[in-house]
Amino acid sequence: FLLPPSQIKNPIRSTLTTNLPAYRTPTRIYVHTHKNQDPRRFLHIYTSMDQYSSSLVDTSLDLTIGITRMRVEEDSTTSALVDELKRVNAENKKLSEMLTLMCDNYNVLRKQLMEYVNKNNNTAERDDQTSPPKKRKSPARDEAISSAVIGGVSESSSTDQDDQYLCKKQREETVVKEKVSRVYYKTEASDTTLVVKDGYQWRKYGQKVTRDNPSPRAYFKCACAPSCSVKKKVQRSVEDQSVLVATYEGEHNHPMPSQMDSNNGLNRYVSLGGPVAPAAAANGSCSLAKPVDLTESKKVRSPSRIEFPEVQKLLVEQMASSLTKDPNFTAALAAAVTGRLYQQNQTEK
DNA sequence: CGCGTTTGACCGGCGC
DNA sequence: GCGCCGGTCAAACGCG
Ligand SMILES: [Zn+2]
Repeated sequence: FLLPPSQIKNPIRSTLTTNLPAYRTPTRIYVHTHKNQDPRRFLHIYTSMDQYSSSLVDTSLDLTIGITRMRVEEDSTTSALVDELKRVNAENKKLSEMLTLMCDNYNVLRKQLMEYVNKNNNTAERDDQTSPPKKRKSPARDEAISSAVIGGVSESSSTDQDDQYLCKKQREETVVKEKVSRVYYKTEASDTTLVVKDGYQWRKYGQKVTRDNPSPRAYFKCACAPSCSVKKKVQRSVEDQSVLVATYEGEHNHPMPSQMDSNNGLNRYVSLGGPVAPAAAANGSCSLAKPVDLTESKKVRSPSRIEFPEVQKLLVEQMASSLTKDPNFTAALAAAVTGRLYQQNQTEK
């Protein structure tokens, strides 16, 4: 009964996929049996948007309901279950749309709140060593519910050409355009490691040679992938091979990891309470690479951001739990799993 | 043995 | 339709 994931994944993916409009890749629902447990009793459902997100929702499902009964009746109820699957699929799609809309609205509100708080509480103990106030002064008009934020021009951290390029592909979908920023790091041209120490943990998922640059480009995702979908690309500059160009895409929704490799275990952040100032102010003891401001025309974003609570994850979990409490959904899922496994067993024999 | 990296396959968009 | 190209996937690899 315990099939490898490559055999389980495809049938489920073919039956239980939904297109999430905010992302290019569809939302897949991975199902596999829990280790050391009766597979008829517990299944784990993983909804993921990419290959590293499979721990986003970990909900133990009690699927004891009617497994044997469905075995008996599976021929007579196949069409009904297919219809049910379609209905659940459509419902899942609608829920995904609602969820993304809610997250977008939340992000907009959060940004406004942060600007408001920063303006009022302007003690500014945030000393990022790039303290010259290149942070664009927010006009802080509180009626800024204007859709300019949705248009993605709220915080221009990239060059003007890039902004034009980004605005070109705007569709009417209510998608908050994730910001793209470029940071330049100085390294030795000799090392080919193509990593920059920016305080966050990254997972490499690709490397390509590009057209007009002899050095390859490396693709990274944030290590805490399900909750944070920040990506970055690192490539050497064409002009100066000793400069690493890191292109960040999105913003972290979590604080920086402890970043001090020397003392491990102790002194770890318990940061669910207040805002953490993640940037190490002392230059001497800072092990992070400092971004380089190349010219006066290029703006460099300081690598410190403020984390925000993982409301998106919470929403997804709530959605998943409400979904798994639906007996229709569980019944349809159980039917799909057992039917596919039955087919698999038949074809293997 | 587990997990992160490597690396060729794969995919969609775009220009012709 | 075809080929190019940037981006992603995922099986294999390899290191601790
Ligand atoms: Zn992150």
